[in-house]
Amino acid sequence: MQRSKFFSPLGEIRMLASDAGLAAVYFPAQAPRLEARLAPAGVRPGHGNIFLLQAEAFLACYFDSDLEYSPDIPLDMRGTPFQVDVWNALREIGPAHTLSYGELASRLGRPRAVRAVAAAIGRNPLSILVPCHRVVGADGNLTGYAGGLVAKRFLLEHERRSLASAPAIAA
Amino acid sequence: MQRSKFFSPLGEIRMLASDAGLAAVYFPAQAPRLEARLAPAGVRPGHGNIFLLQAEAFLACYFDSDLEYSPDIPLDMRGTPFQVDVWNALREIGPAHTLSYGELASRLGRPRAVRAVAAAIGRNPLSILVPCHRVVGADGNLTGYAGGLVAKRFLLEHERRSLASAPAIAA
DNA sequence: CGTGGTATCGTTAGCGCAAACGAGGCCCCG
DNA sequence: CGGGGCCTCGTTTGCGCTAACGATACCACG
Repeated sequence: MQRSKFFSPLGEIRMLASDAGLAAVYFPAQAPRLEARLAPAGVRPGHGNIFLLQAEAFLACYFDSDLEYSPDIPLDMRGTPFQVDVWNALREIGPAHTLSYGELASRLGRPRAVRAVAAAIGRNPLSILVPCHRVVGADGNLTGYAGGLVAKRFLLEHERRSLASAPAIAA
Repeated sequence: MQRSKFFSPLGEIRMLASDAGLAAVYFPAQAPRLEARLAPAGVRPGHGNIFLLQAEAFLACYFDSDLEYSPDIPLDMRGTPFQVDVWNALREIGPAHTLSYGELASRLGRPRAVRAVAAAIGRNPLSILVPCHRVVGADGNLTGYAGGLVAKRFLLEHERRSLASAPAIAA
């Protein structure tokens, strides 16, 4: 597992990549748990790792308000089958759109597995890339985020602002 | 856990000590298993650790044929209650004396737990200090040793030679 | 003597099972 | 509306059990 860092308006963001693809994008606070889970054998700095470079490029664009740039970075998603399903479903949510945990559960065909879905989201190793920040409570309240609620709010506002200031690019 | 090394006629010997006492004295070949068991949190070099210094002094004397010098180094024996019993029983065996696995089992009041005793001896973390090399097969054959049978034979011969060349010191 | 089979026992690894735990949501009651 | 109670379900954790494993020893064979 190779590591690199990226400096964003939200502070430091770390990344891990294996030989198979990008495995994690996370905030320093998540490091202990996440690294223990994904890289029990330890991490080493990865200078020219192609996946890390791609992720850095993506983050740079994202925070520079270019939300359309989404290169197909190979992901090395490490989780249970259920978790991988949930994470993939998250990727279907477009920028600035939000969904409730219950709606997401329904999309997955398990309308009552709401808390199970929430638990899986809580373990999303690929912050921002897998946009778990776009899932909110049924009443619209922001409920939880591994990087802190402040970060969650910032990301959603940032996406709204970005779309509003350059909505016609796609047209 | 702090570590240091000692160079003996048998090659490198490593040592580990905690704040409580000396925890391990072992050959490089045992390092992977032993360190994983005793120091899962990792080891760091220990410069002035008193227990390591005492152990170095002991080994220096031992290999210099002064078998009588046995300072009361505090030991941090990490094992199951049964293992600790076995290891303490080993310390009762004098230099150059030998005992069979069965005899040792009997001394412990469990005459039929022969293989259990052998297994416990096989996990002795304190080579030489806890003289597991003085336990041999019932027929006198050397059967096994974590540092290799060559080392076991050397240690017994060394003790015999040392006692023979200076037997009257105690008198 | 060598060989093979067997008894013996603490430890360990593996497995199955049950209970507890959430980044929720809904209903009901003040 | 605000709070308490309850439902739901994949995952995690802990526990108990069982089978396998030796740095053996002994006996019965050939």
